Amino acid sequence: MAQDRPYSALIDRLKTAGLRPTRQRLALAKVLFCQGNRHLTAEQLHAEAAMERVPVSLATVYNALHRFTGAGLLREVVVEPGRSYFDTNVDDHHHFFHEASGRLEDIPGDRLGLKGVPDAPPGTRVARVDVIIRLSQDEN
Amino acid sequence: MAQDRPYSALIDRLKTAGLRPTRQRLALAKVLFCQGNRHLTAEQLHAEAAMERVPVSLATVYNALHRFTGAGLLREVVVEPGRSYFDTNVDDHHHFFHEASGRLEDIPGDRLGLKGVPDAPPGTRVARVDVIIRLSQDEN
DNA sequence: CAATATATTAGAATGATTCTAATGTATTGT
DNA sequence: ACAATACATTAGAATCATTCTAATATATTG
Repeated sequence: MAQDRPYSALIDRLKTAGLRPTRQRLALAKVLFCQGNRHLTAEQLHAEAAMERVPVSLATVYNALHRFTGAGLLREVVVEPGRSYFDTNVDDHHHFFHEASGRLEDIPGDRLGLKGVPDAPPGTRVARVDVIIRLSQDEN
Repeated sequence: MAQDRPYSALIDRLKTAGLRPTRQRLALAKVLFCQGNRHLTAEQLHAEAAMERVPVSLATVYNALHRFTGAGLLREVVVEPGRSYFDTNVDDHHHFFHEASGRLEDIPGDRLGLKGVPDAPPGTRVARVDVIIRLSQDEN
């Protein structure tokens, strides 16, 4: 996990997705994909890239996030007005959202499911189903 | 439905919720609560109030939406980065979201449910569960 | 290695929302 | 009814995340 030097796996991953493996994208991909499943905002990713001593502009972070998402490497999750999270886990799954901290967390396993899902209205089809379990501090 | 003059029901509703029934709040409450279940953004509500010939500032619209939400008269729904919808239906229910048009729609009935809902992580409790069925145009 | 296509960037622009602080209106108590 | 008080409204400025622009740099192709 998280090998430091040989970026070849990441390079392949980007190339396969049709994305040019630039210095910036590799740095971002490393932060995103070499530490298990993550849920990051653009600002968080920007900050982490800066700490890795790879200066990447915020514009590039946004560009990369959107290209990665379009290529199926990321998934955008919206839980709060005003900011988007990007989830490195693109498998079918759902989320806990910690309202106090703003932290997003994968719900483990595939036990959680839906029943009685209605048909899509005429002329439409289901693109995706999001389930967000919003958590607050338990004051006990 | 949507009686035009006697605001007494609305006045009571606001008073019961601990909200002063001002001219502006009544106008907004009328738009919100006298036309069945609605899903409006702040800008949409502002525009509709303007059409009712009750000038209400945008700041007041935001204030009112947040106070109404805090009082349990509305529920905030977040489906898109950048803007919030306010739902006049505060009962337990879920939504279709039409990605093409940005329209939010209640899922009728109570057939839709969840199974295998996990326990809240230690120290937290479930505040709310949101299910959003995202719809795209069916190109057939 | 030149030509082309695609990325990166700083900074400006945008759009939704929140804040500020001055003014206006409802409520309470007498 | 009315003064005192508490709460609401407002215009406009401020903020924040995000997107755009158009100039420059880098990767890819032939």
